[in-house]
Amino acid sequence: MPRQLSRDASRDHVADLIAAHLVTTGLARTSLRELAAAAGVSDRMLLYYFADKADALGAGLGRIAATLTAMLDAAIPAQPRLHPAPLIVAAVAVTTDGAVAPYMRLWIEIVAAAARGEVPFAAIAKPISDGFLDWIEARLDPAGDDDSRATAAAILAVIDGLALLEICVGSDLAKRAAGRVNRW
Amino acid sequence: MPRQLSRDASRDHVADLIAAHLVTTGLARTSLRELAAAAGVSDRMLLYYFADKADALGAGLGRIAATLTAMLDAAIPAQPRLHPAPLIVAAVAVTTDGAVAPYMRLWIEIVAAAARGEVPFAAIAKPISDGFLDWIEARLDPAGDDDSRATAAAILAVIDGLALLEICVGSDLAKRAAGRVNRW
DNA sequence: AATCTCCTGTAGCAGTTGCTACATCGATAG
DNA sequence: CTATCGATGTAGCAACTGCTACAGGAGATT
Repeated sequence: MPRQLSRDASRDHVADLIAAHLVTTGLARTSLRELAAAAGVSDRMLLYYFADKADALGAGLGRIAATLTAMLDAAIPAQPRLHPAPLIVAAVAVTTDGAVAPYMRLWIEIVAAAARGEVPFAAIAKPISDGFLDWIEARLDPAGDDDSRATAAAILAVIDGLALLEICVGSDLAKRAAGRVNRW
Repeated sequence: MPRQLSRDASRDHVADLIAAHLVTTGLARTSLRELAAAAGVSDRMLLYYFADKADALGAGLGRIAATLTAMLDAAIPAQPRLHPAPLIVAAVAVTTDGAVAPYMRLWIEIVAAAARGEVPFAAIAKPISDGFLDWIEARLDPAGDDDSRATAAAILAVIDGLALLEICVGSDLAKRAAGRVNRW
């Protein structure tokens, strides 16, 4: 039955194209018709591949989360374990990189949409942020830290905050601010 | 000419009600008709008081920025000047306060909307963030700091990052994270 | 009294939104 | 060869978007 395969394969491919579209344009252009156009199909077919708009968006965002995690893993290995300040420095160096920065910008938009209670984003923001915290905690030197989850959260706050800063004051000042973090 | 006064007074009042609506509901319900309903007028009259939707939103956001600045000023005086860590602790204590937290959440939404290039937000995010930076810089001990603007930006990043964290992982972990900031 | 200007309600327009009903085509199973 | 079923296009609906044309009413001016 090659038909069924065709539909699943198409859905996979469409999800990839939606992910690429989200990374490049953010959440600004996410109507059904625009998502469909970005994937090279009709809006009718998009709703044939996916149950509804939230399903299509969720599929694209899932790809993005996986890609971002893979990029972070590749950039910073799980060993050696680091203290907060050097881990922040390394992580910020990654997240402000040209290839990764669009993902962080998208991440900010997802959290804001989640804050508004928008359907697919509220459900997806929590697991992604939990994944971030796991990722940080696994790279954190546990010696003498009685609440490493909180330490990881503080580090995530700095990383996210610098990404936010880049949006509203520009990358120049954001980079200078990043250089201050380990000098407190 | 009491007529003209009536219109200006109404516009002021409507702007206040829009601001209150934005603080309580965020940017989720910002259609003309919903803004008008929140202000107790018809959408037709909203466009009589303001040039267009962006104008109405801008008026409401202007009130909000002024209110937030006033709350911050009242909570943390310009003297004495503080080092980064204690200033962060004091500022976070304010911004996670029940009355101020909705403003921070709204601020996150504004920055995200600005990242998407939405009309009124892109224009308003920059001056507000500059105001934040001025506010921080004015309270920062300048001794031995050759780039206090960058230091202020780093502090703003932490404050904003903790506000963001509160959205996606909840206030409990966010508070624990805030307690870690001055222990690095 | 007549007019004029400010104010405000009614109605609606053109565009976009998410989504769906229906028809069709082509391949495959019987 | 026919019937079935997956895949796809056409057309459209109801709701909502920002915004506007038009008319009328109330007070001020002359």
